[in-house]
Amino acid sequence: MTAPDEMIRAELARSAESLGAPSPVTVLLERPRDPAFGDWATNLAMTLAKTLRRKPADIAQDLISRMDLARAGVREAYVAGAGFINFRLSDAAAASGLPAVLAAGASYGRANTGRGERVNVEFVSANPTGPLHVGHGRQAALGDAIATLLEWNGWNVSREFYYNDGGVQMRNLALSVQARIRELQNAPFEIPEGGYHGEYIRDIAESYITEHPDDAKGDDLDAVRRHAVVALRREQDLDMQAFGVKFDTYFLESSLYSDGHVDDTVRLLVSAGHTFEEDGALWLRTTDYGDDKDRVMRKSDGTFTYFVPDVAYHVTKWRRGFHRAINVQGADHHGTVTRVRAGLQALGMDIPQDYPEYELHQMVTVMRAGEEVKISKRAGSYVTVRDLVDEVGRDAVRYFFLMRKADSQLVFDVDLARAQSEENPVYYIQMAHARMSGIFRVGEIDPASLDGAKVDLSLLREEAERELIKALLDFPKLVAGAAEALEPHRIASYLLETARLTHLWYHKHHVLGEAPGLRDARLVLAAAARVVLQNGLAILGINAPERM
RNA sequence: GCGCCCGUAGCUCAGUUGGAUAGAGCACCGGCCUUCUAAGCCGGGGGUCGCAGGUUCGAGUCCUGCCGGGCGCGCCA
Repeated sequence: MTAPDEMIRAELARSAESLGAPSPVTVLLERPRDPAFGDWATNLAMTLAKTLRRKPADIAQDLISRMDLARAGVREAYVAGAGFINFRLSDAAAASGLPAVLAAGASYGRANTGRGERVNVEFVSANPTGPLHVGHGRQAALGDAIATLLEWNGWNVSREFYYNDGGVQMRNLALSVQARIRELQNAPFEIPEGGYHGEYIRDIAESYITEHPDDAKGDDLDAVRRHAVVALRREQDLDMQAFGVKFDTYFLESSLYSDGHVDDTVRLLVSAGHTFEEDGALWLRTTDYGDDKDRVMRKSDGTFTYFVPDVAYHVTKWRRGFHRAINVQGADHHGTVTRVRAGLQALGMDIPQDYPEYELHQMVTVMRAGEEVKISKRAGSYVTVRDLVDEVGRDAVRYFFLMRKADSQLVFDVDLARAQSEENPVYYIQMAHARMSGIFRVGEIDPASLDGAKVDLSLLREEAERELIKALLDFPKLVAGAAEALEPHRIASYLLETARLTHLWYHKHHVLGEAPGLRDARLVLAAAARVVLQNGLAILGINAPERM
């Protein structure tokens, strides 16, 4: 059965063409902000006013009179405001989409716009130099939700974690651990300039001594480095595990050197003719591709700047078959966007100009006891992802990070998050789901046994029911829009609103104990609400408990 | 100085890609538990959408210029 909005759209287009509007007519149909304005509204008459050279209100009236309203399930249509047409659906038409919600169940809201094409979503990508902090938490929640959103739209998603384990910071890490080893052995020690002071460095030093009795002073700096990286990667894995995030691929920057990809990339850039030598260094003419200044690739001391492996890395993404790649990063990485893209363009490999896509999120500031906690790995003062999960719970932390758009800065007040855990919005949403589940538990009814097509849904005519139905039926469009814009926060806002409508309906109207016809219709609505809340929470990586 | 992001209720933030009288949560005030979970519901106060222009039937949303905040601008990563 065709959905009412599609029918209205078709009728409007037909009507507009009969009035002399040039074909094809594109009809924008939207939900009015105020439910008093009906179920659907269109501004078509206003957009046609210019070409038809008539007043919007007159066009609107003619559009209505030439429509087959009954065919579209419309009970009432009228002109309002500056020329809007408002449509109110019949009770039967308004609820006609519900059986499909039940039929689709856990896959309601899925679409196939990605047609199974592969997309690489890279996020977190921390240096293995310390535990993951709140900023990484935001990125993990964001990246994972974006990945899931794309999956829901038919993309074949690969979640990737890139370890920057190649630069001088690895040497600083090794030297820092070495210093602590010597401290533990009561030998003279010194934390190097730019070294790491966190408590975890001492833990790593201790485990090194235990596991390397033959090198108790940590003289083998390379062994110390390997040991530290392994330990920190394990810690970071545990952080992500606590957060419920799983990666398909862990890509090591160091492998780009050992596999020769860095050298290959440099060679390709040189032969493509976009490089030059100056002051003993090798430069890439990134200004040819929109950068504000040219960039050094190989320093005069022979080592590479970080941006060369970055380009080499993205070449591997492209070559691994990801013709779409999304990088979720902090806004402080903004400067690299132009450079990486410029590098890829300079290679002349027919990689699109906007490859890879970037989803940059603003910084997270952490407040504790009314004061900002300066995040500094070197000083060792920061809040880790695991601290947060332990204190506030995984679901609440995820929701907290996802409820606002990536573009806005985020103040994470640790005390508030903990104090609010009883009144956190996520519990409100989960509670709505638990209540819907409770109806079936108490009534001893299996929601899967419901066949919406066999129930008279036109009995759902209360205002609270009609509002809830509208929200539930909008879900697929919302998921599609959120995926296209890479904005999971839309799901978060939507869930809060839909939970509100669910609570409101639940409070006002009963299900069990009503006459069989009405009861069955309301059971269908309750089951549909349950499905939508469950699916929305699943996209955000949040549990939907049956009872609380 | 240049580039990117942000500026909406006391606080934290939404605002469906330009629509109608700008919303939610928290906080504050007042009501509601014999009925499927009160982690809930109902009611109330609270706004120069940073400022000034522009685009048009119509601007919180688009353009320009200011003001304020964040981030970046290295032969650091």
